[in-house]
Amino acid sequence: MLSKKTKYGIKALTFIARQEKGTMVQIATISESENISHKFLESILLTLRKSGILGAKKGKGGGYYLLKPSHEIKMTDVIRTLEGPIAMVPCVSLNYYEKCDDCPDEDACSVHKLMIQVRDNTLQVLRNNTLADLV
Amino acid sequence: MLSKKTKYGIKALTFIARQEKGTMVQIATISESENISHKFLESILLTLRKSGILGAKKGKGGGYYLLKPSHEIKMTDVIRTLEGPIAMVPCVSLNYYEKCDDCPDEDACSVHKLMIQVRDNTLQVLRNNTLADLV
DNA sequence: CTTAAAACCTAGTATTCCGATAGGGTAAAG
DNA sequence: CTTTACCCTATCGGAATACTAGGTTTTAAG
Repeated sequence: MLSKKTKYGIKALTFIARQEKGTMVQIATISESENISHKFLESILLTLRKSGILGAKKGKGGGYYLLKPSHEIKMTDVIRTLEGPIAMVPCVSLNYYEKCDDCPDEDACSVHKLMIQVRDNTLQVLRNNTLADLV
Repeated sequence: MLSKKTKYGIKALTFIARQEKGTMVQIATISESENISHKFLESILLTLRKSGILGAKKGKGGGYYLLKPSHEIKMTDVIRTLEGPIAMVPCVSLNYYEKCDDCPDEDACSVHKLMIQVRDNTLQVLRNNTLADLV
């Protein structure tokens, strides 16, 4: 299951991407338009800023904006930032690899074999989709 | 993330599939061989039996066995039984569809658009893999 | 017929995670 | 120097996960 955090994050990003380039978008604007709790959204956008996807400007007239053109923002990065690993099992994760403690031989493991395929297919989809593709 | 329930379930099924056709396999055998808690595994195999993937025989010399040849057991069925919906969002689920209450227009939703693709790719992988492919 | 072995079933529990909320702190326009 | 809007930490209830406990029923074997 996709967490609401990720879901809201993607919605917020596409909302920002739909504006004219360089426009400042405020939390309140997104929150109202997309039906997302203001405070919750705040923490999500903060995460996206820290990961280098969004920039922010404080003070009156401030807000959030994309740091890169939307066609350069890959969904893999967005998902990894908000949701964490894309793989469904740590032992097939590229960025968050962890050995299973119950499994002596990874190459002989049926779950491993299956989940590698799922991961590869999912990765392909997410890599081929940028923010621009979703707008 | 794949739950341990599903992970253990797949491991147990492949263990059974590796035996000669029609062999009774006991919980304890699988539990020891695959490092899975006996009691937890018990509840998992029960679920698989109730869903019609496994058969069981009680009493001495009893155990679990596959109801169909392993190449007819699709991973979609196994995952749906143990993990639930394959889709990452209810609004793109084929078997467990549910409308998002925050989203007025599904066709305009970026999350929807993306997750449809992920679902289709995952489904393809899981449909093309049977138990026999994992053994 | 008895007993042991095995699945079956119900219930409970400890822990973890999620979604959200609270409440202020800090910086920059105007 | 006040308002606006982002920044940060902490907390909390509810749901889901991953087991655990203990008893019941069925079957085969002695």
